[in-house]
Amino acid sequence: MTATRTARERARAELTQEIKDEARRQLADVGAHGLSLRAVARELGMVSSALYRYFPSRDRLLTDLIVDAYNAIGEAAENADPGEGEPRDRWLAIWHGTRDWARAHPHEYALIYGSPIPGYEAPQDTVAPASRVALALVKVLTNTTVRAADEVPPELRAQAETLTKALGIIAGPETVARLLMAWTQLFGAISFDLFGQYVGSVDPADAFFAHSAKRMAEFVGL
Amino acid sequence: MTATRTARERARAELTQEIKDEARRQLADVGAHGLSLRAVARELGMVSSALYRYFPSRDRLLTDLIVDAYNAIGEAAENADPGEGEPRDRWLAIWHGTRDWARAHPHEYALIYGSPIPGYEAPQDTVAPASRVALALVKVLTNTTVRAADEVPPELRAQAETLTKALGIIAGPETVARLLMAWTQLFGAISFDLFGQYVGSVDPADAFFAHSAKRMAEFVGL
DNA sequence: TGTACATCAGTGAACGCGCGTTCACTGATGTAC
DNA sequence: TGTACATCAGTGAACGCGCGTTCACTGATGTAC
Repeated sequence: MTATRTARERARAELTQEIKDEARRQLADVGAHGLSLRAVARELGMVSSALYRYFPSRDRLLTDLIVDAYNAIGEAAENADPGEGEPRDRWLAIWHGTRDWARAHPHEYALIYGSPIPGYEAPQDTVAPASRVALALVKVLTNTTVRAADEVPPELRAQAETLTKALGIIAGPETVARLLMAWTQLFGAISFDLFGQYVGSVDPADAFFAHSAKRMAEFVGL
Repeated sequence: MTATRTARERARAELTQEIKDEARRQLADVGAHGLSLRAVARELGMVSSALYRYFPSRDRLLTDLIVDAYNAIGEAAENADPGEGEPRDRWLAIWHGTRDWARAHPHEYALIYGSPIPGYEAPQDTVAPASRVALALVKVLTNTTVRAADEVPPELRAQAETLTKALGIIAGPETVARLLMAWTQLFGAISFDLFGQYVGSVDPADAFFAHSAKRMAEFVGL
């Protein structure tokens, strides 16, 4: 009973996974907008209507892929962090771990950090997974020197304070601002690399990225 | 003769422009991948095949829109630069001018700085227009203190030297690296703002962006 | 353990739609003598 | 200046295609007694 029920559920879970895997594979060819349920079904040897047993709509499949991608890159960042040792080394490890995942999964990366898909409205489910990389960086900075906050304009200071309260961490506004800049730099560099903007300047971008990671470590006080 | 020929040519130029304008308008609704010649023609009260008098294919229309967008944001950056006065003020003006254009034209921005369009191969025509914003920033930095180059790894140093030679400017590798980081930061911040990644932290991002512009000015030595 | 019933997975046809591109054509605009 | 011809803009029908989603259905898998 329990055993057999588990068997059916397992079959269901496996096919759900296979559908997502095939959809991910097709993202590479056609992008998020071009992702087609019929094509996915065709490739899996099913009839297109059968997919509706697993996903109520194309948008729901897309949402799942997006959440999966955020979790995957977040996990890559977390796993890259040794969790102990010099904060600066942990910082660098997270930067490289994040970039490595992105380079290994460029189309999933584009799905979450590229242009928003028109007509697609991101549901609330994506918010938490989307912040995992940032939180991994925050974790390393805990107990870092709090900078003087003199030069931070009031609006930004207010936003920084709201943020530190929400995260339950102690950090001055300038530290928060610099962390957000570093976070922006990390994904800006990955995007420029993956989307071809460094062609003609620092392509391949490995050395430049490694250098940026170090400079931004110093920038946030590590 | 010359007058009448010019009249026909003017009509042609005007309609070409109207087609591009309508296409731009539709980018907002459907994105680059969803852009449809038929829909554009329909909106202009033409039959779809008539567009082929103006653009040999959908891809060619897209390419023109991309080139136009690069030129528009480049021009915005150049026009924001007062061209004289304190380099730091010029730098800040260019940053804000670039962001202002992007916020005014979010879908054109996404067209050029979002995820690459699958199946679309950017032709050579886009390379020069794509570098205008970066060049505007470079111009401000000319005659800035050259930093010690000790810590720049050899691959990056080589790339930096190739770049300075190609541009005909004098700048040490660390300066070049920092400039590329600032360039990355500028577009990283604009993209994160426009694509919704700052929701939950620094949204609206105006104060944060202004602060980043200043910090990056210092970072490159201004 | 065996049987009657309920649940679920997958089928196949259909609805209604939109797309890029080609092609033979009509009629207007421009050119050459 | 007036006429014959060439060029160009725009039409409308067609080709061949793919899409998301619904629906009535068959057959297999699981459940309750």
